[in-house]
Amino acid sequence: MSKNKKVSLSQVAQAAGVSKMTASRVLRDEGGYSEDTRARVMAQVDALGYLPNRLATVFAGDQGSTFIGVSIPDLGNEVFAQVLEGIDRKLGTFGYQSVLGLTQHTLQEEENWIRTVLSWQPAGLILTGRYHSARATEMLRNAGIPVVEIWDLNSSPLDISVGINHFDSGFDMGRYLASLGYGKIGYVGTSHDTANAATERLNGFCKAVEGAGGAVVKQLCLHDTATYYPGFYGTEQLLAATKDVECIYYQNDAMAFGGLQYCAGKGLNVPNDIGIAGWGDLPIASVMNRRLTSCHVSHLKLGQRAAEVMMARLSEEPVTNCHDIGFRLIPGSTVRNSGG
Amino acid sequence: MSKNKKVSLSQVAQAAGVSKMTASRVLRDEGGYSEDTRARVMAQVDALGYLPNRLATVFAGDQGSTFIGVSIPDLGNEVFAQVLEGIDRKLGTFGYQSVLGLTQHTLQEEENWIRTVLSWQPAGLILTGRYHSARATEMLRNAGIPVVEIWDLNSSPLDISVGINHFDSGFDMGRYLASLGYGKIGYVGTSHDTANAATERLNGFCKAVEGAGGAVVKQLCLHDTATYYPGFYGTEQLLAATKDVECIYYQNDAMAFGGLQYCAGKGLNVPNDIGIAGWGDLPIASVMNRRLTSCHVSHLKLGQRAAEVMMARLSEEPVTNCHDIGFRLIPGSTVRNSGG
DNA sequence: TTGAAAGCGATACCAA
DNA sequence: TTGGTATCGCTTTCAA
Repeated sequence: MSKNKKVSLSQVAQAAGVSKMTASRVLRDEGGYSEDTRARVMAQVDALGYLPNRLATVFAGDQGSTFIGVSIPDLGNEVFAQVLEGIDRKLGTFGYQSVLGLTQHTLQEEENWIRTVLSWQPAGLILTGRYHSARATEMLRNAGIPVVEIWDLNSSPLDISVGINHFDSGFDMGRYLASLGYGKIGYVGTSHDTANAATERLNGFCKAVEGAGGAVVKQLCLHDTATYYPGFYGTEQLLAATKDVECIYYQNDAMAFGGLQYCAGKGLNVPNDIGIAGWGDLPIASVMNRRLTSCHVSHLKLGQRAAEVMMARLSEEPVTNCHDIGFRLIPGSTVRNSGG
Repeated sequence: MSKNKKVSLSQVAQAAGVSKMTASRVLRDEGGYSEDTRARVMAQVDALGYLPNRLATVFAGDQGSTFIGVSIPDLGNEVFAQVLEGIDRKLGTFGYQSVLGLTQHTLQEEENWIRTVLSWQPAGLILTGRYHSARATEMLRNAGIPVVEIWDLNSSPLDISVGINHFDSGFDMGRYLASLGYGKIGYVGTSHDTANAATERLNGFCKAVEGAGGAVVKQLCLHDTATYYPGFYGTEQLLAATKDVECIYYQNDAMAFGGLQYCAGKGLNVPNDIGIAGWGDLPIASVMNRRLTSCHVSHLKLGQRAAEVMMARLSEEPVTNCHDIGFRLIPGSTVRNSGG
């Protein structure tokens, strides 16, 4: 037993003294064979350490693979790590596997990855973001498999969309901050080569602020990942460039926390000297000494929902094509609490 | 063009007026065909939107797949998200893809995942941890593919090991804290159903502390993920149960940060009233107002190295079987700075 | 420079 | 309750 060479179904069948069709039936629990036959086959499966070759199964015919291609921009941003965790755990409960692609926020990387992953005949694809290159879009259309676009809610998705309306979530925060009397507001985030959800939030935010007569006086988009330290030095840069900012909106809570730490180090009182608002309600918020003004989104749930919708689609259940996960503004106490 | 049905190589060949062998040669850049032929084939590839079926390629013959199975305990722990990022990015540069498995720290989950992923004929496997079920170990041995065990350095790995010596890293911290005069020390971490790296660190830590005449008076292992909030409430529990702890060692920096926040909320001065030490030198440490006593490990590099070693092994370059990534104690300022 | 045939491991279909 | 045969898409091998 346990040879170095791979054991095939024919070998099991031969050892058990049956045809490979019979062995195949036993392994698939198809029924239509004697108990004695079943026992003989299974005994050889154990003895030889047989592992099926699913490549051959998928290749042979009707059954699809259990691969789901999952593209994620990067894992340094905790938000996406949570989304991926939600996706993979849920897929796992259905016996499916994620084939990962870290696209680094670029459409070209995504396109390359899509081309490769499609060649593995995945059962479906889950893609972060609604923007894809023209070639990618064409490949996706031709692939004939379910595609779930997550993160940005897309009212006319390629196939199915699961996410939230980032524009609205930014708008709500802008309106809230304006309602507190903030007039000159700054933004600190990161930039990428393509339109993305953070940009949508910023757009919504600006619209609300400007609609209320305020102004987003400075927008800082760093070439970095959206985490603690860029929030810290971004705040430094922003305050150096613009003296009279009353409040700063950050791309996410990690960056906002970096900003809070910068302010604390400089003796700036939050919220008296400056207001701080983040996004995402990340785990770190749970241990801060005061509630961070933010926007709650259940990233794990978003991932799970995406996986569930994919599974429903694959089992040909009817599935609506737009799934709004929702968000909730968290007033918090890192901004002042009434118009001033 | 762009039918719903998949386009095969034969169809491309037929459309181009050549045999499928010729088309195959063109697509693989094998040479041995006229420029005219090449042009005709490529024109049809474009026109029909042909995408190769890599399943068939792998299935057909000698070439292995470009899948690498990657098992990771969970992504809620930032440490593992970084490791995965390092692995997947590096694999990507070689044209390989990660097939993810989140094993939730259980050997049974890992075994199930290994069985499934092996049926997809991966080129190799990267597994977190050195402990596997007996069946898993047998399958791994029989698979005849490279297996890289990461995280714990394993002096007698199944195949190749990339990681650090967690026992030593805990030992160093224990010795350091003892050298500062700490005698009664607590520990806050999480527990799982199997021996793991955090346990190794704790073992090394205890040995050093006890060897120096001190004592780890309380070890708290929570059933939770190793992140901020468990660090916070774990600290509360630990201090409630044990009055005279002088210093607390945490499973990682995220938990340590939760502990710091708890202390701050209770008016406990760090390090005067209590010392705090973490592990991992996570990104959050970069924006804290003082240096967290910790242990630096380059998680991203660990992942990258694992992927590099895998690639080297697959290209049959000689590869040593033990790769120590190393660690570095960070004295920090969340413990007192001299014997007392 | 090109093509025809065999075969990879499994399943579907039909026959016994 | 069983087994033979064709087949999936591609590459290898050998022949032209």
